[in-house]
Parts: sequence; C-alpha cells; structure tokens
Amino acid sequence: MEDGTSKALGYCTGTEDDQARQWDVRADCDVRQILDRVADKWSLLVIALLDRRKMRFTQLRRAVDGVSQRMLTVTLRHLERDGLVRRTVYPVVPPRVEYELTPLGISLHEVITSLVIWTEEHQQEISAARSDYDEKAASEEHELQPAVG
Amino acid sequence: MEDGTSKALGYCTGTEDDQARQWDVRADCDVRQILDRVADKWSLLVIALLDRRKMRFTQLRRAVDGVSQRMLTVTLRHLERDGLVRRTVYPVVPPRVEYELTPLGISLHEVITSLVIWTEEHQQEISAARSDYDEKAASEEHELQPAVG
DNA sequence: CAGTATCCCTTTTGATACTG
DNA sequence: CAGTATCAAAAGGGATACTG
Repeated sequence: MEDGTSKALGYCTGTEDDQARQWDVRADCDVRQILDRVADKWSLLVIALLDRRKMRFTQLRRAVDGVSQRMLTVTLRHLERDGLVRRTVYPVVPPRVEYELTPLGISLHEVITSLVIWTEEHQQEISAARSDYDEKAASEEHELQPAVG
Repeated sequence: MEDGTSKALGYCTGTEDDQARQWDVRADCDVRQILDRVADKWSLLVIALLDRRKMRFTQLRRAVDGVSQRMLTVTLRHLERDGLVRRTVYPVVPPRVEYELTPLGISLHEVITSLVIWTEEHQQEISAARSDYDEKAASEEHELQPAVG
C-alpha cells in the first residue's frame, strides 16, 4: 500500500484504434498516480489546510478532525513521497515536526482549486440530476410493485 | 453504495478558527461527491472515452478493458445519476444502449483535462521526488541494519 | 509530541452465474 | 446485448496499545 508506483493498472495497455480521445491512455497511467492522491479521502483536506502556512502534526490532526492518527500519518507520507509536502523535524525534546506545501504542492493546490470551483458552480445541476434520477428510479419500481403505500 | 449523498464525511463540521484556507470546509462536503466521482478508478476513463461520441456498453467494456462488467455498470449508473452521462435505450430485439456525455459531462471533462495536463507537466518532478524519498528511506534502514549488501 | 505496530471491521471490487 | 444477483477476495480505514 505504501508503493503507489507498482500497482497494476489494467487499462494501461494502449490500443490505437481509439483516435477520438485526446488523452493518451498511457498518460492515464501516470495520471492515475496523482489522481489517486488527489482523490484520497484526506489528501485534499491536508493540502487545503497547508495552504500558505506550516502546521504541526497534532495541529493538523485537530483541524482535519475526522481523521485517525494512522490515516493522517499515511496521508502525509504519501504527500511527502510525491514531493507535494515537506516534512521538517526539529530535534528538540518534545519532538516538533512541521509540514508545509512545496512549490509543487502549491501548484497542484491551484489546479485542484479549479476543480473545486467547477463543483461549486455546478452543484445545483448535479443535485437536480440526482433528484431526477432517484425519482425516476422510484417510479420504475412502482410499475413493478404498484400497491405499496 | 448506490447513494452518494448520504455517506458520512466526518470533517464536514466547520470550525471557523481556521481562516487561512480559502476553501470552505463545508464546500468540501459537496465537493467530495464530485471528487469521488472524478477520482473513481473508472469514471475518468469512461468520461475520456465518451468525449465527442456515443458508445455502446460492450464497446466501452472492451475499450476500458480492465473493467469488470459489474464495475462498468456501477460507474455508468453513477455518472448518469450525476447528470454527466446520458443513457439511451433503443427498444430493439438485441438490446441497444448508447452512452454519451451531457453538456455538464463535457464541461467536467474540460476541467479534468487541466488536471491531466498538470500531471503530465509535473510527472518528472513527482517521479524524482519518489525516487529521492525511497532512496532516503532505504539508507535510513541501512543505519539500523548496516550489513545488508 | 509524533509517531509505529497490530488487530479487526467495513467498503470496494472482481468473478461467476443467470436473465429479458 | 446489456445487464442483475450473489458471493468471495482485497483494500481501506478506525481503535487501541506501545515507543523514542
């Protein structure tokens, strides 16, 4: 689980009969590594929290608040390994460790922001689509079971 | 599992002592729904494949190729529910079902593209960071176990 | 404080078999 | 063809206990 590079990505074998897409299938293989990081349950929160400031472990733990100690550690290690976060250890008696975004991390943060903005702008449409879908799915069921209520 | 709106998102409770971040913590709750869709192992591939053309179920299944029948169905249902993909059933003898992006789906596709581009542009840096991290992690271990090689 | 190690439960995913 | 249903395997993630 610690090694993001060795996982099998079944669909990485390129087939060139597929000229319509503009993303290279092979590019997806690389993209996946980052997407998995972005998509990670906690990574996004940590990146957002670390925007323009350093934070200590416990400080992050409280800020994210739903996260377990284990998952925060795992998340931070992944981000550090990918060069998105820098970890600084101060060799003092009560250990002090600070986390901050690297330039690469800041740059990713900006890109993710555009995705976040898109989501905010289209949230209404998505909610509407969901309600619509759920309603229709419900009436489909009524066709099979007309006498429920 | 079919209901993306009811899942618990532990970190959604907003604490306002946190003025540095520019994303609203509550926004993350909504954002998560979409991010989960974007981040999904197969969604991205399907959206990419559906760019500017209709495709049938089996056609998609072969194009994605690593995907199981079940996962493709689940993925398509999610995308359909979110209003990103339109599903059209032709009531003919061998069933014919076509999938295509909605305008909303096209719009998301464009935003995701910027993320894909970012990844392609920074892939080298990330790989380098990983090698660096792994190398350092390896030598840390040698400090504990000096006689290995 | 800032972790690591372990156990265990939940969710996700894949394989297989069956159907309109 | 385009699914649904079911079951088993695997990964993800939390709680707890321990450590430099």
